Amino acid sequence: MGKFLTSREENYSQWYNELVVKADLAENSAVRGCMVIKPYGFAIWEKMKDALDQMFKDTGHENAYFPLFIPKSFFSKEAAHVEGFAKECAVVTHYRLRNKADGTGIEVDPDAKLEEELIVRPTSETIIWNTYKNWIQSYRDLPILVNQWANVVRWEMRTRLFLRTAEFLWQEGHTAHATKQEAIDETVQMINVYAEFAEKFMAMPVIMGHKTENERFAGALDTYCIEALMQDGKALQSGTSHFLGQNFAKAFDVKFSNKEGKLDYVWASSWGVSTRLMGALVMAHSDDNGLVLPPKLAPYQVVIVPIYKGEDQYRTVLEAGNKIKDQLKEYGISVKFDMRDTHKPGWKFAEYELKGVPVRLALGARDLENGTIEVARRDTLEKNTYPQEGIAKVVKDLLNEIQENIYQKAFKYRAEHTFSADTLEEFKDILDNKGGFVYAHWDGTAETELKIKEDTKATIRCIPVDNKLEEGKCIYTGKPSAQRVLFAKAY
RNA sequence: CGGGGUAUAGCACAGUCCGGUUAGUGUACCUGCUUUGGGAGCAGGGGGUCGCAGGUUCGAAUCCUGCUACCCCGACCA
Repeated sequence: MGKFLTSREENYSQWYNELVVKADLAENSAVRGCMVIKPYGFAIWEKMKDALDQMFKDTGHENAYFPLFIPKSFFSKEAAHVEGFAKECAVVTHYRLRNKADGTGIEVDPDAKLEEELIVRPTSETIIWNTYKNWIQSYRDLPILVNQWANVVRWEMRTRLFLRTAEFLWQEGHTAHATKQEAIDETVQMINVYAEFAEKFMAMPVIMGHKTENERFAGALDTYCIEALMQDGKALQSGTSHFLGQNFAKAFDVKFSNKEGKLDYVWASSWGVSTRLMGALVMAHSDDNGLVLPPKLAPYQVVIVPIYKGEDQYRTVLEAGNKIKDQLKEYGISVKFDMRDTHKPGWKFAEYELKGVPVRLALGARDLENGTIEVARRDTLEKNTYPQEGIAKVVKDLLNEIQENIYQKAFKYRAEHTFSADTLEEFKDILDNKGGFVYAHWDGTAETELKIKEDTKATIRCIPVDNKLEEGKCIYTGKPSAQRVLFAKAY
């Protein structure tokens, strides 16, 4: 086992790249930096999307859709925003092609130049706030609680499947409020939704906190994030929620009459998670045999592999397998019964391990004789034989146990890779030799943060929301500090 | 954008230095038989503008020139 995949120890990065491709999640496309998400990978994304969408709706949000293209001029209206995104924008300049005069192909028709270039959205604040201007006149029009599922484009220099691609899928919530406090509450509520999703569905523990000024979203007054620790000791930012203050309302002149009849600018939040969560999911739990999926997000939770010799056995195993499949379905378990005779059982075992199916049932002549079935769990690779009678209940309980177990495993890993450092030497030693999260004192200046990054490649992932105050000295400058912040090398 | 590298079958690669039969190996694919409780075995078979364009030569995957694409390191990366 494992010989089909580079091991994590051998080369973590290569392990990840191979796993994503071999487990049929995604592959590189003919377009630089853009991936094809394959059916199996997309099925996982759909599960994530469905769960998140329900959580958004449960917190009062509605879905809508805004254009892919944004007029260039919109971007310049919010100074920090344009500064943050300008270097990675794809731009549409023409609207027509024509045949080349020499007949060797087609070319952009120079006569079809757009009056104003269009930016392929890297995020939609500008087009949405330009729209909200028309939607909002009175406090009675507020709040607006809108989410959109969309694709965005950021022209990244170096890309990796799911973790950083030039085009990616995400959701972006954009809300408008009458008061500052309401917008802040919304921002906090949504980062909590993300944290709950990460922990309950992805089985991935996260640390919630504020970004420092350096790492903040371009145009935000405060950015909340959730940070997860991957198995190579690097942090992955998995979701962000921004309190935008009145910045975009001012940039797009979105005012409303409050109850006192006075005009005021609208308060805003925006929040998003992307297909990067797929990368997080892969790296959080998987092992050298392949993916390990949490039952709540697995495209199918159970696979039944038949084992048979000859036509007679084929028929009896098929019949028995279908009965078990039906039992499982009654318990709300998603099942795939793989009756293909084009692959052997051993091949299928390896295949479904690679694809991370949480539970595998093997059913053969031996089992039919004894009224039993073999149950293998992906997370621990343990195999046990149970009576067919009542198997659905056993599997249901096992799925819950697996969901819990992989969370605990990830939690334990994080606990074992979270450290405190009091000096720069100690700090570097941890990063170089152990990896993981490091809590350390910092003097609170952007300058020091940048110097630490230059020196150690570690960045401040966040200032945790539940942080205890503690007197100390900055590990870099020795200046006084009131609390430790969370450092790590990051993706 | 700087430094380095690569381009040969679906995929992974050898062959290139030192030009010379019909461009090869693994894997995948197709057919047949035997197999089926952890990625089966044997036999047979199909698949190539050797990245593109030009040049040198009796002869180019191989040498020369130009171009293009991709990869790695750095820079960049809410």
